[in-house]
Amino acid sequence: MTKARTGLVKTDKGQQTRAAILKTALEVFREQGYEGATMRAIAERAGVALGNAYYYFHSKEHLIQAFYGELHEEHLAACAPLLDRERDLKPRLLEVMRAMIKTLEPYHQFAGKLFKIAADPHSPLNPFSDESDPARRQSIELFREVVTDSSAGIPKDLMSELPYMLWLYHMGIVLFWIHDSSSSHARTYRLIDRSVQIIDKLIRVASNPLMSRLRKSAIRLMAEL
Amino acid sequence: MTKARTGLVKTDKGQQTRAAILKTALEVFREQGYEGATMRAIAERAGVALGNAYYYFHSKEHLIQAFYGELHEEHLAACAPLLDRERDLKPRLLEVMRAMIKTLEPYHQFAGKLFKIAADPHSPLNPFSDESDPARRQSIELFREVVTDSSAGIPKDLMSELPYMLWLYHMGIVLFWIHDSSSSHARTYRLIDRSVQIIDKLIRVASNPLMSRLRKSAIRLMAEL
DNA sequence: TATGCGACTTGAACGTGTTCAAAACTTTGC
DNA sequence: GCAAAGTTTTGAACACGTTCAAGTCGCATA
Repeated sequence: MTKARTGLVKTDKGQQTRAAILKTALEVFREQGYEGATMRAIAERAGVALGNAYYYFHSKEHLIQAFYGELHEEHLAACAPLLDRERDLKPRLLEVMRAMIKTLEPYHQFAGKLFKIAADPHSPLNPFSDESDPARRQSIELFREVVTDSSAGIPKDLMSELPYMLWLYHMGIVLFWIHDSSSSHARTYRLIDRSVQIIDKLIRVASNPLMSRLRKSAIRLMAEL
Repeated sequence: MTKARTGLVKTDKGQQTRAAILKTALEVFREQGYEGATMRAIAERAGVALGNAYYYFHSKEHLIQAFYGELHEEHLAACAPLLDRERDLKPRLLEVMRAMIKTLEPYHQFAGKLFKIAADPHSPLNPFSDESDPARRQSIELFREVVTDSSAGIPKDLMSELPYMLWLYHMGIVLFWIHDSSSSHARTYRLIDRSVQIIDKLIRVASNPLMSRLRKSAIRLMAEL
């Protein structure tokens, strides 16, 4: 995960510098928000020159992409215990979604800026872009794990598209959360509870052999998008 | 619509200057894209000092908000003829959606940037923000016109929420269009054709008295979001 | 006509993200 | 051990969005 997306880390020392900059950046982001965290501030606090930060991260946005990676790791770690233990689909999905929001929590105030950047179709941070393909794959992979390792009997055709659908769903939840100003994001958690319930039911219904035709047409529509 | 959102136009001369800056900005935006169109370039081409542009538009983003206004006017003008003539809901909605994409067409290359800015929950351009409330209202108003002046017999409770739902739907289409790189945005037009068809059917079904309970619960869910 | 006031206009200055040529350091080949 | 090649680090410089103190203009009132 800590791979050199910038492709410019050949030395052990370089690796360390890169890590130091990233670590400092996360701190400053958390403390000052997105605009408050100037590249100069980050570089200074990390004890390197301004230009050096740009040697390891092409832009401020790329710094954020690395930040995403860290978040994903954290999210994985938070989910892992339950995913190892629980086999029922609904609680698995519920846990993944809740853990995600909890992981994101400290960054809510500037998650909006993140989203803003990610929303730009030309930005490397756009979740649909080629450049963030690895991050997206990893994320989808998590949802694949959620469904494949569950005890639910899900038909093959659905199984192949379901992780992507759930990934889209989780993007929607994040979008909601970003705009959710209720205390402790109670509304987001409520939305998660309800929507997971609905999704669980939908999957059961769609898995019914009688539903194969409807399921197929829905999957075809999905595939086109 | 050409109201002074910045609140600083009291003279006829001021009005003219403001209009000149806006007009020039649109040109430069179309020619150079969002980042290419620097405030300096706009000001220079408009024959005013840099600071003067900021006298009339608090920021580059506010300039874009005014730009939205212009687009909306254009869109309205494009729809009007058919809306005056046609009373059937499906072609009305279809025309509104197609005309929107056609109006947006010249700006596709930098519509992404627009969207990026608009996506920031803290930006005044965010379609959900207070500041863009008037623009949003106007837009929703258009959809209200689409349904109220149609010949479809739509129940009251649905009628009150439907314009907002359609507005959300149209936001989704725009989002798709921004990412649509197919030639002439054929995929977007196809999506519009299909989704309008589905929506039309859904409205018919939901308007059936037998469906009032399901309809009510769906409307309640909408209202909560 | 002179004077004052408010609307408009100016451009220098600030802080930002980003670039880049050059310096400093490290490794490699001999 | 030393030069060359590669890697990392530096900080000055650039263009941009934005701010602001100071200036100009038009016009109503004395």
